[in-house]
Amino acid sequence: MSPRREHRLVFLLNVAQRRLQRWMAARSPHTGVTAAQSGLLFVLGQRDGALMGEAGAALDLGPPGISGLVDRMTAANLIERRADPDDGRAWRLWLTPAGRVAMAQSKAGLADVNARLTEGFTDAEIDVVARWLTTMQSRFPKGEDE
Amino acid sequence: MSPRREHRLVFLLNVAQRRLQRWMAARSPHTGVTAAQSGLLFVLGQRDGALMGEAGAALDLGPPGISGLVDRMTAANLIERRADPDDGRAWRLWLTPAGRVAMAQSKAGLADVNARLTEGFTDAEIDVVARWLTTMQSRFPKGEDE
DNA sequence: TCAATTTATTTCGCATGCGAACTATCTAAA
DNA sequence: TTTAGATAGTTCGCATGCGAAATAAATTGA
Repeated sequence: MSPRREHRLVFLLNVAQRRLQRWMAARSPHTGVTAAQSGLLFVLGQRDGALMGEAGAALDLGPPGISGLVDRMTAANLIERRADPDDGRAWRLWLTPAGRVAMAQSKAGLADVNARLTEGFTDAEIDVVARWLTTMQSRFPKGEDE
Repeated sequence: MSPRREHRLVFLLNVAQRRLQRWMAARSPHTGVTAAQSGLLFVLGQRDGALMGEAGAALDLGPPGISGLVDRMTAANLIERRADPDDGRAWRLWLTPAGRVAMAQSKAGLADVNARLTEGFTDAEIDVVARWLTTMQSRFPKGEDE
């Protein structure tokens, strides 16, 4: 009857995310590429020329989120905004040469992160974690659905 | 040889955390109490009069983090800063009457959140998740330890 | 064709929280 | 006692990302 002792899941989730983000940022001080930024680099690595909205959807970011991220990465000369030739409202995002380099570096760094994220856990356990995290996405939806 | 398909754990963790945070904030628009703020309310509910540093440690926040949170919650009349009588550098945090009310409301809301965080998962699975999240704290430490 | 609506993106104000640098106070050592 | 740390908080500039509102271009319908 007592609530499962997982009251702390909210807190644990928050802390784990912040620790990981901070750690990743601290690991590329030379490049200045953060976790969020490397996310966009990856997306463009697979889909260069994506619309901002597409990139935002891939990263689960709303319009303001992707807009700001693109601003900062454009200022850092990692990506470029180019007008879509067919739609005057839309912009497509392209990696710059420097962005390509940063993308490759981030990719390499990710191997280390992945190792730390899985070390000491079996594949089955990691599957549980991944399933839980994925489930939380639908359980705490964007809209204000009940 | 292919990397475990958990490349996405970084991303999943990020998204899950943002979704949860957004959802919690959207659920108390009347009170305006956010997830971070309810965290401090809980801490003071158990340890009213805590030092800022103690509260920060309980929430895994550094000095700037707790300082800003306290600023906003003081402005919202949820808590009070009072000088420590024994240490001129230190401040102790106290719930206001409004803070006490908000704390009780947050506590009630947490039951719902907890249900959503665990529904569909066995106790054993939730234990794995909690252990994983906890492990990530030591695996991505605050200092720049390797 | 032309108004109404939808869609893509931006802008604004905000909350969160970090790292670095600063201030003020306390403590310990010479 | 005086001074050299250590400790508690604050402040600054920044990155992240949200909700609400605005802008501008495309689409749809009468």
